[in-house]
Amino acid sequence: MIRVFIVDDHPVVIEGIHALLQNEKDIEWAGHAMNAASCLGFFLNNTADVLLMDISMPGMDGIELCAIMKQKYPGIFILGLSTFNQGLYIKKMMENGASGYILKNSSKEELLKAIHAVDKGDIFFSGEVSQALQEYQKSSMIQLPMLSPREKEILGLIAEGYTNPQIAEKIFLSSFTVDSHRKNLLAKLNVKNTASLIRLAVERKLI
Amino acid sequence: MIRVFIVDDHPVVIEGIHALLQNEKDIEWAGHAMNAASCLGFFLNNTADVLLMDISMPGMDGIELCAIMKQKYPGIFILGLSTFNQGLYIKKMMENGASGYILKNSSKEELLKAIHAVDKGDIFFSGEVSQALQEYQKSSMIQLPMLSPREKEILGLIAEGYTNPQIAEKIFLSSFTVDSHRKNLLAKLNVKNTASLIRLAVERKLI
DNA sequence: TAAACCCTCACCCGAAACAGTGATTGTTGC
DNA sequence: GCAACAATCACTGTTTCGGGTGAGGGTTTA
Repeated sequence: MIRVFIVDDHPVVIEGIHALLQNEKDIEWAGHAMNAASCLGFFLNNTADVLLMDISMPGMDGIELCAIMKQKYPGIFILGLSTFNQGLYIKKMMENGASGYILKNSSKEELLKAIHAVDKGDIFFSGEVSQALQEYQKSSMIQLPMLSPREKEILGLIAEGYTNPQIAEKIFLSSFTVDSHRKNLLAKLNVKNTASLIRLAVERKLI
Repeated sequence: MIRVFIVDDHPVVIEGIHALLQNEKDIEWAGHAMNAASCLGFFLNNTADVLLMDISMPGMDGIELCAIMKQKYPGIFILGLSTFNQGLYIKKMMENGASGYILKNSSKEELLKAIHAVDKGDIFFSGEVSQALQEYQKSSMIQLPMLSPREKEILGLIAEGYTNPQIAEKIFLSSFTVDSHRKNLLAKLNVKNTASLIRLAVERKLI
């Protein structure tokens, strides 16, 4: 018996999902909440196996609630729920411990498949969602100017917090040379200071 | 009929998987390769639906091969394959476009479940792997000192490349004040310059 | 043999960052 | 009411960064 709880601020969605699951013999309706606070309240005295969670809610959003719930109750598996099929949201939910993600207009079969997979501790995304996720990965990896090996090396050292003179000493170069590479990095990546440089480098996984 | 191809440098693994899949009626053995190069060679004149890929291989590793294959043949779904159950590897494979990840000592049932899910375009991890992934997420999120709202705001602006005077003008503060906050950020997060600060902030998702 | 890079080094200079110190105001919580 | 802290502002240094400019030697490629 899988106890399913749902958090969503749209009554229609709650009712809809409830109706879909009503006749499932191995699924028990644990209840629902319409915001983060009352969800947290429910779990003070109750529990569930699978938590369907809307991503966008008034007050605290699903992303944040997901992190809190997972931290408090690691044994509860969370299934993200959204009308939007946006890679960024999916990724953030996963980073906060969700076990899957489905669209609100999913078919009953997809919903059940996801609930069962998640309840077993598996991680599951339907093809539709997985496509969005992979497209997001791809889009966030658009072409960057090529960096020479030396530049990559120095970029790494900058990111580790070394100053030009320190880098120079470390790899036996003149501090002027290191400075040249540094300026080339700024120019090539089209950023204007160290902060933007490092942010870009980390986000685009250059280091 | 799902055509399955495998890349792994261990003959034992290839044979083992081959044996497991031999009697499956809906699975066709497309072939195998023992390194990245011959895998790429195979797909010049052939194709497959699902590609089982070892993560650690001599020469080019699975992580890199995964990215190349996905870029050349986006329609082929890749299932990571490893003896190690390490979150970092799993995450990297996913970032490079894999659709799932299983352990080499998985049961036949798990293997088949994964292949079928992946072939449909779904993303799937078994419970065992998913646990490793979630523990990895958690471990990379250890306690950080609390930042005040103002500090977070200024941290964000620094990451966007604004200088102290620019930030001061933007949020109507003295440039001295911004500088104070900046110094507090360095002290609280125990880093010594902007580069380390931004790196930490991006990696730990403070911004 | 050019052109196009990469890597190296050099100098000037203004702007920004970083270190240290100290101060006032206001809020929160015990 | 006092301690703790967030938020604000101020001044003085020293160090680092970043813009500009240029130069010489190396390799690869057209």
